[in-house]
Amino acid sequence: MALDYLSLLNGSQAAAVMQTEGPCMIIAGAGSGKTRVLTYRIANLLEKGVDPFNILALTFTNKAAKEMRARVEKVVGPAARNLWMGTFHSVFAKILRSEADKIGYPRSFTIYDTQDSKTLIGQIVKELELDDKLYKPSLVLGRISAAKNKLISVNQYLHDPNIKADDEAALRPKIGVLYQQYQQRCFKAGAMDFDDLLFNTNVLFKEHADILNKYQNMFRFVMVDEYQDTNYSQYLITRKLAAKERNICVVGDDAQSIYAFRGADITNILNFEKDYPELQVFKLEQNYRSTKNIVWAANSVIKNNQAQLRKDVFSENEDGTLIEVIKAASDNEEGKLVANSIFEDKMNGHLSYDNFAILYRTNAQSRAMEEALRKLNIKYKIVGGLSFYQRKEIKDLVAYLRLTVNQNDEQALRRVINYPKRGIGDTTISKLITTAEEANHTLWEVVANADQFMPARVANPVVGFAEKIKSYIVVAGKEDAFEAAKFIAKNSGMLEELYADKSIEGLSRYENMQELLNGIKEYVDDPEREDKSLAAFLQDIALVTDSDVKDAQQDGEAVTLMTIHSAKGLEFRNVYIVGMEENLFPSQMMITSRADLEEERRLFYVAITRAEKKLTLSYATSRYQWGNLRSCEKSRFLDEIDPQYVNFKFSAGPGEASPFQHVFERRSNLIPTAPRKVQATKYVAPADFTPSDTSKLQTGQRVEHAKFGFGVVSQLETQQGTTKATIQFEEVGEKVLLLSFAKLRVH
DNA sequence: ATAATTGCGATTTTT
DNA sequence: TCGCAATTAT
Repeated sequence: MALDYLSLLNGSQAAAVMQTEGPCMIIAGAGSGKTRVLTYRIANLLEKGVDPFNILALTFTNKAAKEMRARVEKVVGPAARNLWMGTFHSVFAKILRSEADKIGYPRSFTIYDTQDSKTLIGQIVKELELDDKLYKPSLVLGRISAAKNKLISVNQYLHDPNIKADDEAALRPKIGVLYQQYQQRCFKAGAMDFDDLLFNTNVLFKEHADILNKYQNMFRFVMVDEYQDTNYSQYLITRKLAAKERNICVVGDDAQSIYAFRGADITNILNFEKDYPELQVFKLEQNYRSTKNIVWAANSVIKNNQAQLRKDVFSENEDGTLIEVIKAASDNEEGKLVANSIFEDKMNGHLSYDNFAILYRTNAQSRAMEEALRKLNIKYKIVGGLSFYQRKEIKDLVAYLRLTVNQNDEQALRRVINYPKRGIGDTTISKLITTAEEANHTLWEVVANADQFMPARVANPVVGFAEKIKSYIVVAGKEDAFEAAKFIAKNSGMLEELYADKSIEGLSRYENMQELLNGIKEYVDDPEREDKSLAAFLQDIALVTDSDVKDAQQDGEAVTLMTIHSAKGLEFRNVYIVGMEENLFPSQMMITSRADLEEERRLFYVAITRAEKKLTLSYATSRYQWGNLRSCEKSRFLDEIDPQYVNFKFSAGPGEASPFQHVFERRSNLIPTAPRKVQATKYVAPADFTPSDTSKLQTGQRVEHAKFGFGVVSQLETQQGTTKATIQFEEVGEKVLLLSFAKLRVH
């Protein structure tokens, strides 16, 4: 049964769907049915008899990929499952997993997340004895990442006079060396970071024409969503893949390009035509999401940008209500006013809380909002923040799993070699590393044979650890990911250790671990899943982000709180954009250059266009930042909205709020926190303090300690030659001290 | 070797 | 203000 596209789509949408051959660019305004077009375009291809294995659809987030696959499946049925659809990172990680050996990596390579990368850089900086104030891991990683996104290899980096001049001007001449060391260490560890996945795909295609050819034949139709967010590395991959058949279709909106800081290059979309002169361009300009007022307001804002493709987004929906602007005296009042407004709108409109979203520029702003929502008993959920996979306990188990798959994974090894505690300290670990460096062995070789490099006394626990890992390798070779992980969690002692911790946090850590195991179970129980190995599972979760996880656990109806960046692609009936203040939005760091300011404005554009029916903007004239109060000015962006679409509202009460209002509020709203521990007046030891001989110490004796002051010995206990003394100090209470260390003066 | 304490720096955004 | 790293105490 042929689909009747003309009845399902508007003119330009249908035209874009019908154009299946040759290069094609779809400029899709916000809310213009972009996903709909992509979905039907794929359906159309399949209907024409194209094999789903020949279609590659790249998205920016896992969520977008999942959503699109589901929608295609609704239209064409189970054939959708065979489409190549995913993020750049996940698709090419998968390809690299079968081709890695061609470029010298093991097929079982692991993926370093940002934290692993930063830790490694920190370690290298230390080893090279560079100034860690100057070479901050995040800064160095940023430089390296930018280089990789532009496909600048270590050698090119080291020899490029411009880069050299830049780094020297920034007083950081060693960045190139750090890049070199970092790559070397990653390579030795059999690890790739996020950028390597794309960089190495380029290397693979460049050095192996046969492999490129294989994938060119495979991916006869290439589609790229959110094309405005691609970087050079991604651009080149798609260009190469499409070079043969030239069936490439990119979809994007230059007005929504908000990832330049991560290497996204807006010129990819602006100059797309240069690569494909025969390009067909389609513009989707009708917005189906928002009211006229919202669309007009958004247009009036984006008009202020210079660099853009011409398009006129319009809406045929109702005019809708005007955009409200709330002025508050403080960040807390802002939260209160927003929460009140949500409560009122919910009641008046008989809406549910998931119709509402609060968007902000920085995560730190969520705090005031959360407090206000809690006070009104409004349920909320936060997207972003620390992801499930970034929690300590999860990273610990994952590190064991990673090490089981790839013993050279240095970061994983360092993480768990002494967790749970097995008596391997920093000195031993340093020694293992230097031994590996000097003898030109991998760290794992040294660990597995530690008894050959150091005295048995220190080597024993290390060898014991290696034996444990070896047994895990055997289990992982026989069992699926779930059975292996369960065995490892138990055998490593992690499960036991977490179970023993009965504190509230400990309980949640234990639950998280169970949750991870459940997740793995689900993974292997998926009947579609072909590869149920631990390695496959690890590959998958390395590329999962918080928003993907959070979304899966639908916690009923709740207001959504998130940054504007994570709101991209989403829509809500009522949207609040908070913190509309100069130096916050636009961010202080972005107002120096025109390009940056334009990106910030696009971010505002994205935020506005998330709203369907009602948009509310708010700002505060003062705000707590790093614990102290700052006064704020309203954002320039507020003045860029054509005033005919705006309705200004001010804070409750007549006239200006008292400048001290927030102070009183703070007071009166103080949640009864646990009383602060009374800080004892600091005891200062007399200058002539000399410890006495404590070998004949008795219970009941009065002693003096250099730091804790005076106290009375209440208990003495000797075990294996060491004596522990329990002392009741006057100022600081009970302390248990080891006599061999404690400096005590007997009185 | 490990626990506890202090001090410092951070707040742009994330695959 | 908060969380993490380095330092210090045991």
